[in-house]
Amino acid sequence: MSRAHGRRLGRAGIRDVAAAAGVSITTVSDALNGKGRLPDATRRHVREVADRLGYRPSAAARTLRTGKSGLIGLTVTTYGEEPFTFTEFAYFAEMARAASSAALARGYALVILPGSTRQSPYDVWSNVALDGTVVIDPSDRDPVVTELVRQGVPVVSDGRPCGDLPVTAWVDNDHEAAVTGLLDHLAAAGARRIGLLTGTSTDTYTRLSTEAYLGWCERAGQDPVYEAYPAHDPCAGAVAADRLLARPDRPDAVYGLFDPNGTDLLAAARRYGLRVPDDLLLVCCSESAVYAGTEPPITTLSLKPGRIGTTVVQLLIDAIEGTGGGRPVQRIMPTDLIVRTSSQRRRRRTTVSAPRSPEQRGQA
Amino acid sequence: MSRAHGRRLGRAGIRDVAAAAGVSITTVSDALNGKGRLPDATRRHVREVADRLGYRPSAAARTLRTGKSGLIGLTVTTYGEEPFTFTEFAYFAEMARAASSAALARGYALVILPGSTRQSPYDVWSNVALDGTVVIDPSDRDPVVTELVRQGVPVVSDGRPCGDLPVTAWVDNDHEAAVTGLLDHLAAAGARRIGLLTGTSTDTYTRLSTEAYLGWCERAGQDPVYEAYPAHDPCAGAVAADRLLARPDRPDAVYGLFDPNGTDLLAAARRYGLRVPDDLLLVCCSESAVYAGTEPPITTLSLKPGRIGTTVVQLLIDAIEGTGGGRPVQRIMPTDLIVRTSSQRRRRRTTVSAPRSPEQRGQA
DNA sequence: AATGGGAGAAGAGACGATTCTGCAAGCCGC
DNA sequence: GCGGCTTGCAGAATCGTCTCTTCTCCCATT
Repeated sequence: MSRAHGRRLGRAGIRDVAAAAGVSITTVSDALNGKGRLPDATRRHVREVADRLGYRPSAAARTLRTGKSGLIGLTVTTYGEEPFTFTEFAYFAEMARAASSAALARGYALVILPGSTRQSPYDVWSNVALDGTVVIDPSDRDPVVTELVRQGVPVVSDGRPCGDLPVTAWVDNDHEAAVTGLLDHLAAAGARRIGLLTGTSTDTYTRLSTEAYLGWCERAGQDPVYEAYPAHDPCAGAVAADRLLARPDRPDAVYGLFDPNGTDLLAAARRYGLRVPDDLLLVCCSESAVYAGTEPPITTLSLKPGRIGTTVVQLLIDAIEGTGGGRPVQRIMPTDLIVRTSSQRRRRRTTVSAPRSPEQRGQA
Repeated sequence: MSRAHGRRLGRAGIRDVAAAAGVSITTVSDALNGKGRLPDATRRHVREVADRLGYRPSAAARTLRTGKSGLIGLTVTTYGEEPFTFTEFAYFAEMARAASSAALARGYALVILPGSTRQSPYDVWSNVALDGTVVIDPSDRDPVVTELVRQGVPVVSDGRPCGDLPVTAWVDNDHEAAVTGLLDHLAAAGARRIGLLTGTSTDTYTRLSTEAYLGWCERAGQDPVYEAYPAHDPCAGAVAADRLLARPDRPDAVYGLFDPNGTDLLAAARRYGLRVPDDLLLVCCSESAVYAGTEPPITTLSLKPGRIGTTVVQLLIDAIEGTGGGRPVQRIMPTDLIVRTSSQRRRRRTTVSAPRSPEQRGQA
């Protein structure tokens, strides 16, 4: 069929706009994209006609021609078939939210893609044109990452990549400083023997945090007291917390590396009749607001996933647009210790029931 | 330049595969896509060569040709410039997680897109080729939805659409049944006057829930006792909770429509010296696990966002692939009342502070 | 022997935009 | 008045894939 202008259903093409405006395709493209040398009158006219016809350029055609899709992949390593891990849900959710915001602000959209499972996710990956990808906690020799880098697609990781994974850039917290600072805080609150609840997996977060703990212990002249458990198992945490408090060399303060450790440890402390913070100081790493409302409120270390997400996306887009300078970049982000009752040695005796104040009545 | 085989940087095209395998482009395409009439030997050979060259078909070209991108948009209405609303974060996160899983399982990927703000998000929308879109709680005459439907893109909404928004299908909870059941539960626990903490906005969730409450009150012969506040304001909830408990006709049970209402009401109750559940029964609608750990644990109504997300995506993909039958579909999903201490009248006497005579007068 | 038909493979457009190149005017200085 | 410059626009190639159509064998049937 050489008669190509069959007035297809609904959607107007650039040809239709050109015909309706009495100009060439080139002129329409230039007018709409602010390129070329055109008088404002022509530009306005073309825009007007395009609006009237409800013209939307085909994203696929544009992507094919320009090689840029405006799409950024977002991947998390998965332990089951679910794309988010149970224990880190709050972290991921906040990180993804911030990343999405940052991407949209610069004209990109985020595509949620499965991590590198051994299943069959390759179709989905090669079915979408990506300008770049964010990977959260890539594993050692992640095949997807390797493949993407080979194709020249920029990859920025949240979390220092293990091994020699050739990512374009990465962002991570200063886990060393975070753990050291937190242990100092506990020591200042009177802790003599600080325990650690850690994980058995080999990701960088677990590894760096544990190493920082061991280093601190050595410097402080304290014997390490820790229990490790498979962090992706939602039940194992409570058991490990119990084990830690059942030890003969029971610690008088504990730091838990994972989000649920706070409640796990609190429950374990209750079982052993330990009062928090009087008999046991508690800190855990968490993004959840739960710990502001527990009894007592628990001090948490926040990794500030929002800031991480924003930074990761900024670096990625810089790399995509060539703004970044081309050299591999790594960015270390600070953490936030939110100090609550559980890590403060008996400040004042808080009365259990709140004092009734009739003055609280604001509304008349 | 007719010399088109410039051995571009890295990426092999279908032409390169054809040349390397000594066959035509057609044969390569057919071999890799399982189409055409080819002997297995040829198919294998082509696949082998393609693998060796690390060939990945161009998603953009395929999309342009076939008209299918394998991409599904996900939109939430925004109140600020953030893509998620504060009060409904947990709901959105879980819904998006489930939707993403369901989409990936059927070979589609989710693209996170901004809701219809008056800002300038049109670029992003028209820069991505979508096979369909999920919208969460679309507003009355959402321009993006209208535009998409006009272009023939299927749109499925989470939440019954207001007005006559022409969505392809929608999924929602049975809010009427949920609220009625919950109020019955409170009444059975001994509540005589049940109050409501609701919102001022006009979305269907707020509207349907409030109407269900009013209807129940009428049937039960109880005067409605409620306070409404702008739900998107994170501070207003606490104030409204306070107002509700300060009323002369103070309710002896309250249902809060929004996630933070539980803690807001709990705090307000403490300020007025009301014990939960002895003096005040509490239920709020929330997806957060916080309420299992509060003192006391609070009964929550879960909207089961995971089920909603899965269903929405299934319906959308059915519509995209023409599996659904073509007629508009609406699906009503059940909710889950998770009963905890806060809505159970004095099971056993917990030894707290002695019961104080409730000053029912309140207002001086 | 001629024909029909099926298997195997190749040719040649689309798909819908971007963009490089080129062409016709108009205007300037000399 | 003429060459060279800018301005305003059009032609046509190209991006990489899918797919409709065609073409050639080759064997079995009539």
